[in-house]
Amino acid sequence: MPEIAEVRTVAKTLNERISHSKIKDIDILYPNIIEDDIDYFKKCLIGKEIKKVSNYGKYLLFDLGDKTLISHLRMEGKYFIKGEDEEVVKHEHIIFHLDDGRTLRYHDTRKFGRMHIANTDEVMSKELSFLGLEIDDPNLKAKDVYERIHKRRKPIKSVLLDQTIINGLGNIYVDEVLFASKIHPETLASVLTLKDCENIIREGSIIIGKATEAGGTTIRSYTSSLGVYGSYQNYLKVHTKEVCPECGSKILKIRVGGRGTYLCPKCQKRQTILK
DNA sequence: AACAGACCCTGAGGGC
DNA sequence: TGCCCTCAGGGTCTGT
Repeated sequence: MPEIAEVRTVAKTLNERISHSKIKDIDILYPNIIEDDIDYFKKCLIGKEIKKVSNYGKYLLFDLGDKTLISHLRMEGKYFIKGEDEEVVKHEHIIFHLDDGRTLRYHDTRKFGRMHIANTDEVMSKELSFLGLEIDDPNLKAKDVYERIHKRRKPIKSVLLDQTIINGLGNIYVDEVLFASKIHPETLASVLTLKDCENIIREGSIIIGKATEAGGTTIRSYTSSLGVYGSYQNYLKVHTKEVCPECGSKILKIRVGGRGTYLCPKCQKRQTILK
């Protein structure tokens, strides 16, 4: 599943390849992906120049001037750039025809992804204002995170997946961050100390930094987009692993809040008592 | 308010 | 070979 490192990679690649192209026409083959009225959606995009492609957390932002296309890839959404005359393949649901003979194609095997139009000046102030800060944002303070989570009687794993606390972490990187921070994923968020929050932010920033540099992670549930293959799967320490790289213990796979979760039972002790 | 569970989807993989 | 069943999971919505 694309998480922040993957979405940053997609945004960067799209920005390099399609910014300054103009949208000539749009084919919508599976309308449920689009949350707006289809005619309104088309009206907002056709004839507009894609000025810039960026991201905020897991959300891709296509800047079209007064309007912005906000696209969430969810589980398996991908973008591809192809020639106008290339055959439409299975799972390509939205085709953006560009004015230079290319097409931008939204591909989504499971049709979980969503996109909609927003006013550009309201993207951060309104549309996405419910999101927490990104983990490597210098304005993200351990104290603020601590204050937001210390009353939550839910496993820290579930709380870190809550995008309103920290924005951009998904199942893979939460497992990695908790392993690096030596925190058991089932530890109740309310038990964690300020120091734990500092560790989560520090380790998380390092992991997301390295993962972004590697172009993200390519595993079964998230393969290449735009022909770009990330390589962070080679650096994963617990997620999908069998043996702990630190102590050699067998990695446990459990379910936390309905999510498949990997941990080292020796390196990540469950904390139950307030420190 | 906070949490639990259903829902949206399809392909992969296991059992028979 | 092929059918049926289960599982994967981010975010949103509804119910408790």
